[in-house]
Amino acid sequence: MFKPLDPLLHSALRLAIMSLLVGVKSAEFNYLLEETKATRGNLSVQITKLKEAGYVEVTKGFKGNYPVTTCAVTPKGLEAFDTYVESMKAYLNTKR
Amino acid sequence: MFKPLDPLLHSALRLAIMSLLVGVKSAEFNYLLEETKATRGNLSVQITKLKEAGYVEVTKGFKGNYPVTTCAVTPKGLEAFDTYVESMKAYLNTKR
DNA sequence: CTTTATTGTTTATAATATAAACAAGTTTAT
DNA sequence: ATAAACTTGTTTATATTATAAACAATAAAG
Repeated sequence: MFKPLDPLLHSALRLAIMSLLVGVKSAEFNYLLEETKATRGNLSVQITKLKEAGYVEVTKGFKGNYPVTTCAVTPKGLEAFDTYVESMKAYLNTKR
Repeated sequence: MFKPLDPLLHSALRLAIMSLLVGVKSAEFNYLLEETKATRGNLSVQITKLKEAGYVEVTKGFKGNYPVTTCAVTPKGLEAFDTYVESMKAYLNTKR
């Protein structure tokens, strides 16, 4: 009935990041920052965790002279996200 | 876009408890225990938190000679649950 | 009567989220 | 040129939270 929820995705910020990434080819750090309204520190930490789990790929580059971090979801991340969504549905009890 | 998620409900076990309770008039401790597969200690702690928040009403009684704890969702709890469900939908990105 | 089972609660520990402090370089102003 | 302020993130420290382990109180069974 209630399947366990991937703890890595069961976090509002990480889930928001993934939710944004699954819809696009890639997204820059500042874009994720604006969309999620997170602090830079928190965003950095959560992106790193998603990267270490192999859920997102992180590319460091430059935009003009400033460093820019670009993120993209991996196939593994996409699968984990889809599984999370399916599991979560059972908790939301829509059949009322 | 991403509304904050009620931290009290953003917990797999508490969400499962609420999900079960919103569908019934009331439920006993052991029923929740079986459905959620939680440990007694964890279940006890989480029910207490939901009670302190005013999300569930807890009634102590007896079933035969054994004590039995019965839980029911309150109107406040129901509203919080519905709000959580609506907020969560934005994170699940179903429009892909 | 004492051992085992039932029904929970309390406490202790490990994990997590988040903000605050820091770092490395860039642009602007003087 | 050089100091001040801005950009883009990272690292560290703290507070919260989840969870399991230990405890308690009564009841049934041997």
